[in-house]
Amino acid sequence: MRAEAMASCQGELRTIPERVFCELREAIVEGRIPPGSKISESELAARYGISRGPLREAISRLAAVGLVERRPNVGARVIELSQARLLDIYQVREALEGTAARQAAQRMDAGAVARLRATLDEHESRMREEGGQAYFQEAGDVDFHYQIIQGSGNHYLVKLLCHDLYHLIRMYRCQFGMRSKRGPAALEEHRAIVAAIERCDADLAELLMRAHVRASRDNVERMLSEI
Amino acid sequence: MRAEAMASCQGELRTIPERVFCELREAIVEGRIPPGSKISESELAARYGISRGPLREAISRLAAVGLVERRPNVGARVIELSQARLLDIYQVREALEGTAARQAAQRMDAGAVARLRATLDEHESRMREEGGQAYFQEAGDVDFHYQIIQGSGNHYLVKLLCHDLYHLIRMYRCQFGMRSKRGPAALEEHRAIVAAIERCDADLAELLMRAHVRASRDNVERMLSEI
DNA sequence: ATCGTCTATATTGTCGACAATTACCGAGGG
DNA sequence: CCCTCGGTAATTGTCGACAATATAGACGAT
Repeated sequence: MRAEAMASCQGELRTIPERVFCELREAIVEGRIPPGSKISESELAARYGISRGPLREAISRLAAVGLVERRPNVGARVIELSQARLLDIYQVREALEGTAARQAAQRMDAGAVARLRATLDEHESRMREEGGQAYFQEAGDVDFHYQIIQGSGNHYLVKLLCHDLYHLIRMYRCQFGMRSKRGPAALEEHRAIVAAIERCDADLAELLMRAHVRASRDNVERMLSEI
Repeated sequence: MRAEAMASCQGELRTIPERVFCELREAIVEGRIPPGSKISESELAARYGISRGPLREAISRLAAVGLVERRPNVGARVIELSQARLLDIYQVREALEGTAARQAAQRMDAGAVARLRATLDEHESRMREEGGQAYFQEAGDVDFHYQIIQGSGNHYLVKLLCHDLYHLIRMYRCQFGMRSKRGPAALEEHRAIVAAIERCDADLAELLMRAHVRASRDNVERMLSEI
């Protein structure tokens, strides 16, 4: 539910570019349009049964988010995935989510913290019941981070993390076939972060969140080296 | 020269949307198109002597950078400026530039550090000669930060800081009529940051850069409260 | 008098066609 | 055999016109 809010297009899919943007983004993230492949305007316009105008706007938005790269008079290509780029992205994520946690510790009210706890409780019980299937673990994790980012009250952080970075990281996770595999450890870290937020300890919240993201990054790095 | 690279469009102005995007961005940043005002497609298309197609793409890019807000079937409006938003932006900048400094400390080679020093030397001598006129002080500051961001070698950081955040902050500075007024102090902080980078002390470099940005933020906050 | 509705207008969204630029490919020369 | 130079085809960039939607104003009902 919350996870979907993070994944979805920001609100309504009223206009054609918006809808096509979401569909193309999903296709790129999941690898149905593979990295490096060319985005042909006429071909896609025909496939979606629309004109090239709205399609170009959708491509523009994909370029703005960083999922495709555009060159004038040449066209757009899906970005290439590289280990270095992924680590760059995780580094940015570490900094931004750390800041989000810091702000959340200062601005979240009691109700928001309670909802956060409830999310973790549900996450834990589900993990115990079903052994933490990857897809729910994933959704639970997204929920947790999403609530904290929202709790920061910083609109710009929300835009960067939920609208841009999130899909980039998801693209890597999808295409490199990465599963978290560190559910229990992650849950412990989540609990510690919530505790820090509840005590309004901004410094600690930032520290813990950065460590948490870094651990995820290290996990990713390890998986990459195994390929 | 470097400052211009940061301010300019990323490279070439070959296509119409690119050129119009840059001109509109400049107009919005400088306040010639005031905050909250409506962006009329037909009017601007006529003014620039182009069709509505390219203009729409320029507006899309403005929306992607966050300088205008778009609502379907209604149109685009220049963002409203608020103190809270500016502080949000500065908070993001603190986190990102801190990370840039950390990475620069690990990845900058001797030549890059030497160029950084040279920039500071020139900055200092100019400041002594001319009492540090605001516009050069500004350019020198931008140069310094730009080199460190580039030195981080993190493409995503460069995109966020140089292409998006930079113009947003410049918009506030332009329209609230803010001058730095803390040239000597800033220069001292710059020197300390370079020293940390030269010693490859990543932790210290991040700490100092964050403190530096935070000082700038506090300065801005003080100026805002005086209005 | 005020609220709701309905119409008229203006603005945005969409489309198909034309112009400009690029990439590909084959021929010719070194 | 490789490199260079055109020419052609395909793709992107641009335009003007049409359709759909939202806003503003007037009119009528309560």
